[in-house]
Amino acid sequence: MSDPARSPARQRRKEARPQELTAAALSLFVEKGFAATRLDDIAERAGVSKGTLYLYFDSKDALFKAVIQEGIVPALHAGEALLDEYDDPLALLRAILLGWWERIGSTELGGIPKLMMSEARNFPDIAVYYQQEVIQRGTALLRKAVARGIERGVFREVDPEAICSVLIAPLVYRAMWLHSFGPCCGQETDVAQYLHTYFDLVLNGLLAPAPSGDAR
Amino acid sequence: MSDPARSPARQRRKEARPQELTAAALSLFVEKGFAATRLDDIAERAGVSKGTLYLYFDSKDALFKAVIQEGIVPALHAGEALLDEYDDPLALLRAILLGWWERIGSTELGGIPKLMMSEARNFPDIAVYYQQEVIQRGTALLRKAVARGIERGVFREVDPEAICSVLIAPLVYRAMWLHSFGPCCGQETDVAQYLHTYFDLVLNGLLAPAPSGDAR
DNA sequence: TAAGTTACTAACTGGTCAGTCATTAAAACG
DNA sequence: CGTTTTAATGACTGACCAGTTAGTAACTTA
Repeated sequence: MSDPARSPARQRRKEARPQELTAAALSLFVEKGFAATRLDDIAERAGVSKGTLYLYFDSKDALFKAVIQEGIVPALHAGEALLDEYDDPLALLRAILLGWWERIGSTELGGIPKLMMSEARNFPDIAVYYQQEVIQRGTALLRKAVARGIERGVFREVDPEAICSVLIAPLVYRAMWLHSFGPCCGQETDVAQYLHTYFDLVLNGLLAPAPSGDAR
Repeated sequence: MSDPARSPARQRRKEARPQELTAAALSLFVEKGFAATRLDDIAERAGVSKGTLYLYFDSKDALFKAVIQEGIVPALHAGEALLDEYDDPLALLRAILLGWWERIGSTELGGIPKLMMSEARNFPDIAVYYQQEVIQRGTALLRKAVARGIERGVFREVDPEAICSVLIAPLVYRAMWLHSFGPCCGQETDVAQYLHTYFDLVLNGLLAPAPSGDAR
């Protein structure tokens, strides 16, 4: 009677489970939202039963918290390392923004901003954590790049704090789009074209007028 | 036994109910998300019982649809009227973007983009409607303003399609912020300062180099 | 003011889902 | 190989909530 093809032998893989569960949870939370996602569905996507999920996470809330923390923390260090890698402010700024798009915006992690924004008011403590550990730190990084550019006369004098939000908004907005309207509505314009136009606008908006006599 | 102060006399106000219910629903949907909002809470906020809600809307889904449609449609016409009011492309662009902020972004309606983005994949048909009737139409309006500017040599040559997303993103992003992290986390920078920096950046990025000999 | 109409209510129901627990079977060990 | 340990299961439960309905009270009309 038993059909091993239908119900494959249960596997014991204690190490890999949390990873697999948070990955499944991330994609479903981003797709449906926290409240509308059933734990049974998360477990099924991770290839386990709901009971197993409770071996690794205390509650649905705890799983949410883990999804946010695990997804974001590793991505932050990469960005902060860029400050020392690049000297030229313009190249640094491009590296930060493009790097964000390539490492986060265009990957599964790009759903986290949408998820976090949707659920911020249902999880105020996690929202505060995210705001401090992700947004503030990311903004600080950007601000240093902008400040360096202003310092050296490469960028015009602008309010560094406000400009950071304005700079990152089109990228985050685009990432959110991919996880919301993207799958429903007709295909958006080409990403490469979008990024090109974006840089074209903000860099033209930021760059100081060429010093007189500068060939380019 | 009855205490009229605790349970005020029931009122019969057929005309006003739908309005009041969609307004209550909008603010709760934006705050908690669709799935996490209870119809009892919406009814309570509107000062009626849940049964009354079902006199005016067939289902929770129907209420959601009404919230989106009622909130957005009126706001669109105002924007489209601007095309004829302004001739100067720069003034037109400012009027559109600032007008959006004042009529939508900074009001209760500013929660709709957050709500719609959060729920797009749970309501694909409404997402398509919103995309076509709101986003497409709004983008078309912006595009005309940009095209007019390029035509007359006031703006540089840029890809009109892509630039529209880039232009609107900081405003929508900011509106979403107000309805997500805003209430949880420390106050953001001043809105006026933000808008000023935003215009400073994008207009500098858009404007064509002053024709030689032009004093300003 | 009595009868009729309808906006509104509150208690109820059935389905859904987060969280639990007794049982099963895969590994580990002697 | 027999025993112990523990990862994993799936059936169960209690709370919650969308949607229903029988009944109530506010207006209308004669």
